[in-house]
Amino acid sequence: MDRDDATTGPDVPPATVGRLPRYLRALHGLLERGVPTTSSAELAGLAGVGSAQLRKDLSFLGSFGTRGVGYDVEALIGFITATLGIESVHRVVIVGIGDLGHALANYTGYTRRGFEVVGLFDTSPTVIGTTVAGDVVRDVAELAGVVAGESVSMAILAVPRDAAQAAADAVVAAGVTGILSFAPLTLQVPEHVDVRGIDVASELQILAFHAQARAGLPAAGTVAPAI
Amino acid sequence: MDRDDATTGPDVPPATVGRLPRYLRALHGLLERGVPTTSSAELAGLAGVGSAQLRKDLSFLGSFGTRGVGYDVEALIGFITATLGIESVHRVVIVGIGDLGHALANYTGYTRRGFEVVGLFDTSPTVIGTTVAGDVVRDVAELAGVVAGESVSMAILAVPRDAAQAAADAVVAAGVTGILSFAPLTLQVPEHVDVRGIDVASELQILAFHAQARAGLPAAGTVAPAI
DNA sequence: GGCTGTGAACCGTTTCACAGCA
DNA sequence: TGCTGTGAAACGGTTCACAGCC
Repeated sequence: MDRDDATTGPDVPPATVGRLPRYLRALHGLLERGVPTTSSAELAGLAGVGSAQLRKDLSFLGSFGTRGVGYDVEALIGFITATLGIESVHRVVIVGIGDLGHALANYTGYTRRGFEVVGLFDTSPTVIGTTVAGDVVRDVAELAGVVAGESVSMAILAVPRDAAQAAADAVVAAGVTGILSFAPLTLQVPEHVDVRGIDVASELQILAFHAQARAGLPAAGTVAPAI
Repeated sequence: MDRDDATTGPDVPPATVGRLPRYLRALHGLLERGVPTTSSAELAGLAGVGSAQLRKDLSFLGSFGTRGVGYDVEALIGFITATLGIESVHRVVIVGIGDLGHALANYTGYTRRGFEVVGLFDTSPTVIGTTVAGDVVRDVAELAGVVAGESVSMAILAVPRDAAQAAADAVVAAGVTGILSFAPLTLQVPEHVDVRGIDVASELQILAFHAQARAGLPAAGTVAPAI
């Protein structure tokens, strides 16, 4: 209610921050379809949350809709974008150019969403020097130079499990402060580094739990329960 | 405290369920290293949570360690595995065999963790019929038969954003009740279907927010936005 | 002595219900 | 009238602190 500076949200709860990207996605969808204005009910429906939750979330960023009308799509996009700190492009490196690294390097959706891949790295001599997605794969030894030279703030780790901690250590040493890891383990990093992990098998395991819960007791994996 | 049936946890809070896979990963790591017994402090450290939280989580599954000693690694693995419902293998299909689908199909960590990929599907004629990871890619039209015939309970969607809702509709119609989607949108599905979404750009945006928060105001990614 | 298991306090998040405003 | 913005209530989750047991 005081530090209402256009670039910084005063203090947004973590749970809210975690939902802002979803709101942004939904808003871009509306923008593409030429919708100029939306309501908390409509946007919440698109984002898969309750409308009260959406309004509460937006209220934390000091947002302003128009009572009786709703939210201006374009203005709200600008506002959330500013809150997330993605008005200017963030430079990202990808470490580990296997199948997954390839897929990530070829993904073109980053730019639209505030990110630019400025380096691909690997440790394998058979991969270093090859061109992937128009970019030459470099040796991890060159990380520090690129991170410093290109003001890289984040790294995506797409390396095998047993190489992940070493890769994390390397990017941290190079000066990266945000890590998105696909390796199935919990990385140990210094206090000031922020890590988020994506683990496909873990997600499937959570789905498995719910499948089992739905089924009551019987073998969840194999036989289709009739409900 | 009553339904202590080896296959079902009485009722585990969602937040706890979300952490069980991490505990399981850490335990498997200990098992590989031949560690027979662990403590809540050690395991919590490996999983990146507090020791009180770990103990509380385990208490929901009616778990039993030994006071003054700790937990038997192998027994605890068995217990969590049973709770998650992954004692028997769950069959999974992958829909969308682009770069990401390739990477997912080639990932070998599933089996160890309770899952088996039994079908790859796509809509593109140039992809259908090709062999990926030793499996022939089939037409999405054949989904229903495979899901029914192989008792498939889950689908991984690795399709482009604009094809994702149609793909979701297809797998739901085929009888799948758990979906893991990589598409950057919120899928609309019937009540009885469970969806989890993974969106790389969203994760990066959350990292961007924290980077900005850490920096106070100045240039987090690249160029300091003045405004 | 040491570590687990857990009630109780604490804290953050969600939901409700309505006041405030175009 | 209709929809936002928000206090207040309800809920769930985390942390604390210690009793219970090996």
